Amino acid sequence: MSDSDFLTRLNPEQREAVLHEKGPLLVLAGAGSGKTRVITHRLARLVRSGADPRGIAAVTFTNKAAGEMRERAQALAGTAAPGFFVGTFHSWCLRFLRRRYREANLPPRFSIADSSDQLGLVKEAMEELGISADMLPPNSVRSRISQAKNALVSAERFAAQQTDFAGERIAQVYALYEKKLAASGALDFDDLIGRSVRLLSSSAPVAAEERRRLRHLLIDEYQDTNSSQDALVKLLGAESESLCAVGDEDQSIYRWRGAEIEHILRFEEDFPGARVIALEANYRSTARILAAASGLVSHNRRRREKRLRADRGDGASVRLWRFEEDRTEIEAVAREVAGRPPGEVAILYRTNAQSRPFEEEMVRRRIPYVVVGGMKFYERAEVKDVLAYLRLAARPEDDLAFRRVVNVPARGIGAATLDKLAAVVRETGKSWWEVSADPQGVPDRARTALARFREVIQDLRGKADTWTPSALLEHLLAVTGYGALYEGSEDREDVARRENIQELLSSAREFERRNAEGATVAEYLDTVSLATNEDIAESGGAVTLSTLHAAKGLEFPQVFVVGLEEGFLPHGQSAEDEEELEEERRLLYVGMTRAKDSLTLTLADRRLVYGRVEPRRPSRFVEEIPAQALEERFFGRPSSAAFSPKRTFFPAANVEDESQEADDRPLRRGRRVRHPRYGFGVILGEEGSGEETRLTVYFDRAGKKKFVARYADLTPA
DNA sequence: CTGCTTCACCTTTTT
DNA sequence: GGTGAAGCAG
Repeated sequence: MSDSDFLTRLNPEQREAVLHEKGPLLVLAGAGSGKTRVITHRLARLVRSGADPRGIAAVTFTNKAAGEMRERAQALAGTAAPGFFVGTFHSWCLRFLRRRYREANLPPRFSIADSSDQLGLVKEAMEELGISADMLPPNSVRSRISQAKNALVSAERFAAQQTDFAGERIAQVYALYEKKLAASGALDFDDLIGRSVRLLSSSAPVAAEERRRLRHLLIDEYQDTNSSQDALVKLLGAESESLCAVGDEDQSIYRWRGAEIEHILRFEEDFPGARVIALEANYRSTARILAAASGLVSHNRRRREKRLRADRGDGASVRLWRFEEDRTEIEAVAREVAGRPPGEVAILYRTNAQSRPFEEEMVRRRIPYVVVGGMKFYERAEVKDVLAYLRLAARPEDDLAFRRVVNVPARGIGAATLDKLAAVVRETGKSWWEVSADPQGVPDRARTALARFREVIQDLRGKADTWTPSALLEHLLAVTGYGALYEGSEDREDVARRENIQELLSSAREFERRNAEGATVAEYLDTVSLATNEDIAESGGAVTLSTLHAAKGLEFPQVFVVGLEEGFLPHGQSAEDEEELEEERRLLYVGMTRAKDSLTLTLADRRLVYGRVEPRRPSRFVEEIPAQALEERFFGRPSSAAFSPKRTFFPAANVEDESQEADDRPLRRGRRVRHPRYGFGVILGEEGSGEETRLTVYFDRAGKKKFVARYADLTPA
């Protein structure tokens, strides 16, 4: 592709952003405005115009986004091995800290603690401090610690800031947590950024050298940067030849993780003389979809005023479907989906738990689907266990890994033994590995078991630097006995575990194929430590089920946003605080703007929540969507006072079963009935026939009940 | 020490 | 409804 071809595929604003030469640049990229196109073209253009690729870094938030960006930029740059960095904040920092572990005062092969490791350490620390989990939920302590780290607040400073009892206790946990993490030679996710910032700001020579290396910096999703990431960008980008930040505050959805919308709103103050380019042409959605989404998000106060232009036709109205109960919602959505190419459809929801009924319905109808995010491969116990062995192979002093698998599979090293070791570890400050070499006061049986375990690990250690990851994995499955743990079992869970272990093996082989040179065990461990869900699931020919968060950056011809009710959207935890409410609104905005041709919003008046039927109210956001862009339908019989008479009325029977023939029995599906005790209700389903017939009835007040028709005192209403 | 059962708990979003 | 901790029998 020639340079002129390359640029003609861009609109004037995009072109300007791609060609911008020196100094800070902020690209305000509205939804669907070709953001990725700008970043990839900019990368390619830098390479084509002769910049040293090793001095270019593009930073994104997810591995998936990074992979996509790398591929597209490579193709555009026309080089097989481009040499520039494309990756997440965390992966950039990990490389940096590996390179600089001495200056950063870190152990040479430090490992990475994920959030469940974090939680484990928090629980342990709380127990040692005698803080009960009833008083302070460990998970909220973990998140407080994480927040502090994201804001670059150390344990000491955090302690100094606390005024109340709970705060002081959290500060104690924070301090002990840090101690334990350090003892285990591990960094948590937040540390990867925090320690990088600390090193860059405390060591002038290191900072100078890094700045000399990094000439061009691109940051994607700038609206989602937290304080430590923002600090990192400032440290690295302040003097670089070009610093290009791309983002859209309307799509900021990670406040709970420390993201601050201020960073993008304040960019021009932080980087004086910054050029600002707004991309306002939306190439993705039809005009009505865009109008609905824009109208909604305009209710937010903390944002720049902007006007997105639809580049496509008007399209169909946004459909708002309201149902009497969740069952009908799920069936109606599934039926609509059944008529489409599955790969073109996405069903989006607020919380992971909402996916299940849709999954079941997809299975029932044999519609292929993928769940994005859902259960995370690398967080499954068996995967973590196997990787813990691999970590021990790389560094036996890895306390977290040691404790995870020292007795998995069971080898007779029980709680009593581990308590004794733990005490010695605490007193001496040595690692578990060291302490286990000469365990004091431990019965002979456990002693021999420990010795045997150590032999196994030592064997692995001897191979870790020379063997390939997959070979070592296979070997360790054999010698640790872990491979045999789930062998020969027909149990569904065990079969799944075996498959996951196989999957891990093939992912290791895949890693080796992709990195012919650097496919060491250590490199592999780094990669999997930062890998999360997405890298596994590939859609294509399947309906996508996803949380609103995980859908960011994706697009689909047809989108359903389901469960648009108070409690879900805004989420119950986020309905109070004004800022959180704005974030919930943005979340819906992000979901709506994923749709290209068709967007359907659904809600139900009654829903099964935690196993109980609960009355639901429509989300307040529904009212904020401009009515002209909406086409409302009500499926079923109105049950609440909130029912608006204007709305189109569709009897429930319509959604229940499309293929039912004319049928005038008084007690059939969809009919209103009356029960002396439960009052009025509607028949949801029939099972069996004749005298055996059983009816499921949903009562307005009493919820779902089942009856044998012959005995139940049901009368048509 | 192990493996099973039961019970109480909590339920937002993720690198 | 699912998970993790606690309790109990072998």
